[in-house]
Amino acid sequence: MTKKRPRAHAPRRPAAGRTATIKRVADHARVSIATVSRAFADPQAVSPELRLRVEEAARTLNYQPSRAARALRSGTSRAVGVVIPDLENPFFTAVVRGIDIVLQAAGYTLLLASANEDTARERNVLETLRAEGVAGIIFVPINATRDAYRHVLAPPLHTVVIDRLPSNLRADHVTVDNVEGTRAGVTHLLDLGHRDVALLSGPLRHSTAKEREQGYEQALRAAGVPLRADLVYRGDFREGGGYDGMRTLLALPRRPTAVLVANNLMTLGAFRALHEARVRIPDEVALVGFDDMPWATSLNPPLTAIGQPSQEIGSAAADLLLGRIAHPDRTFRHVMLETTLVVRASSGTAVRPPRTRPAAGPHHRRAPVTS
Amino acid sequence: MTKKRPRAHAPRRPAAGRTATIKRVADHARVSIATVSRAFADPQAVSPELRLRVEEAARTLNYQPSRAARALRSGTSRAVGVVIPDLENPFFTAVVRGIDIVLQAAGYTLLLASANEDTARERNVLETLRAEGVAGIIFVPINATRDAYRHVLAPPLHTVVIDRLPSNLRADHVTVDNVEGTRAGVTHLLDLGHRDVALLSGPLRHSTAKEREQGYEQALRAAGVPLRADLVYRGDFREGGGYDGMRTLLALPRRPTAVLVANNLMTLGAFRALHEARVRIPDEVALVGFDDMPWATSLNPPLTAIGQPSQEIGSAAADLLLGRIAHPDRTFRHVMLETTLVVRASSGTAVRPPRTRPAAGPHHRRAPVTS
DNA sequence: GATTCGCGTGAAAACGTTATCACGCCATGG
DNA sequence: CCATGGCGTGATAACGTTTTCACGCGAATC
Repeated sequence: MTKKRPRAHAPRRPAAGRTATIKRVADHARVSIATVSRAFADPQAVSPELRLRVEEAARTLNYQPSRAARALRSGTSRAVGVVIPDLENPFFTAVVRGIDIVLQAAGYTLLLASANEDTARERNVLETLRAEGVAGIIFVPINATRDAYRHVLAPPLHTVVIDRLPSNLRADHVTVDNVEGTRAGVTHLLDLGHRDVALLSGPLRHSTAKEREQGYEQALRAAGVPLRADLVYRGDFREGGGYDGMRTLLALPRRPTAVLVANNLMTLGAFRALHEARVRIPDEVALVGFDDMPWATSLNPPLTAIGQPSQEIGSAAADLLLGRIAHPDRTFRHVMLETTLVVRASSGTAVRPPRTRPAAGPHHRRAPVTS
Repeated sequence: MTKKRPRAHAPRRPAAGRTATIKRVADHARVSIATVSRAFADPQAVSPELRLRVEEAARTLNYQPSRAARALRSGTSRAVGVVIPDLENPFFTAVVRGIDIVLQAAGYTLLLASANEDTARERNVLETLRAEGVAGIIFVPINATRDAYRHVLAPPLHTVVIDRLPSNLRADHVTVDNVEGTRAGVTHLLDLGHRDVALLSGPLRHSTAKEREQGYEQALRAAGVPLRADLVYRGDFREGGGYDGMRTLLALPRRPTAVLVANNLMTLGAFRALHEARVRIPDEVALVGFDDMPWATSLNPPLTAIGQPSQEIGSAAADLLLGRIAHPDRTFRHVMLETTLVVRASSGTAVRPPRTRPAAGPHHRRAPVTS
């Protein structure tokens, strides 16, 4: 069971004829491996002369530090996990693109996972990412309560939340001003003379749905238009929900003359329902959709939309995460971005410029607010 | 420079109050770490009694093997890189979804990167994935020649190519039957009585564009309709290309009465151009698009489309990759999937069932062909 | 009844890093 | 002049696995 003399083991070839290890660089530069490591991690800690030798050796040998070894030893990897509810919703993919750009530039790798709108799957995926040893996670939560995410918040892992914010969750997060966006959209319809303005909303457990309803109510109140409960339909934020909702509205004894749809997929469903019923847009029903999408101009008529700076939402989230990795103890930040009303034909001929803020130029970002 | 006595080093806490290491499991089960490792890697190599003890210990300690250590030691990780040209093209995201599902089930992690249709970026991204030590790469190449990808093919890395196949590239790959798909689409238009059928195609360096043109020509030839060179427009497979192409076609002295658009984004552009010019679809111009998209039914009129089994393309690719990881030396395989013509209003009232193969049921996949 | 074989197990090397400690050196201060 | 301190460098432990080798043991073989 015990024995004395040392053994000679057959070393396994590493991954392949792969490139240099830190040791080969060290030999080539005639320094120790510690110096090589330092030359990369903290360049000014090593004398200029040696640093140069190391850099050159690394270049000629085409040295790429092993991420696995680095992760194993330091316990942290340069990878960031991104979890979205649905890969096929273009809003989310645009957000991911924004994240990707920032992360790429910072030398991080992006691990993407889709939860497919499934709570169990989301949990599973978050666990995997954590086991994978990512440096942080950016995600769009499905659930509305913090409890579902307690395990994600465990210290070594940094978290940034996008779009929907679970109640009581303390974390950096990025949202858009849903209240103001919707208010602007509804006000636009009111300005065009509509009085029976309906709202196709989503599940109230989503903060976005709640906020968009608030914006809707604010706009009506400000215009002195009484709220009609039957004009608010709550769908599921999916295509079918928009379809069903629009059909319900069309069947009302007093049909709305304008509808604001609170989500991009539902907008598609609403369009389908209107076309099917041969209702003319915008003459019989004017339409405004939340979320500007690539296909908005190809719809017939082109869609008036409340655009979110999707890509910028992603970049902001990535910035937030990188900032927190650098300063783990700073207070949580909440970045809120503005929406932009893009007026096209589906809301009717614009008789005057929309009553939102004057075109704000390229800057949408509001000053960060510490929550 | 040299010294004799051993040193006591302060051990760094690993990633955090993280869970058990293999050592703790071993202690708890009163076996060696080797046995624990074996109990997972090759269960039948360890006696049932010990295996049970190990399994129980792992469960109570909530043991998750460190991926980093595993990757470092074995030189291969359970991660797969996926590279697509554009994150915001729903065709690609649907493919990714298919990949994701298979990979997830097999316990692999998906590293997604978008090349943003940029060759340099693509190269960069592939390098990163290789450095990351992924077990394999599934990708939709931007370039048409093998040379651009020679570095990816280096042995330890397995590659599966999707959609477009660079010439001379020897690798597993998955495509759809573009020739047959287009042929069916054009034939459908011919069956409806059209004779001036145009094609909005893409860059010929893409194998997909070439094949779709072939299908177009085959259909015309089969119907005895002479080819008109001015009816084939080659765009860039982006929205703008479809818009420009359609405008060009509309400006022809002898305008086509039907158009097949060879790509989803170009279809959106074509719709926009038609709406702008107030051309009635399908009365003045009938339309068929390659690629069925979620929004196809929301267009006005709903789009007749040549659908690709996008998600299935992804699963097939993932299957291929897993197969190759298991059997590195098997011959390369080429899986070709069928398309499905979905007739909607944009091609005009279907006076008779389309002349494609009879509805094939849920099975699209053709028997794999070794290339 | 001695040899061979196979099987299950444990000890320990190795993977490629990072981070700690110790050491030699030179400058500084008493 | 000697003690103190800082700085640059090298040697090396440690991270948590996988995998090789050796060993003990019981069964099969001659």
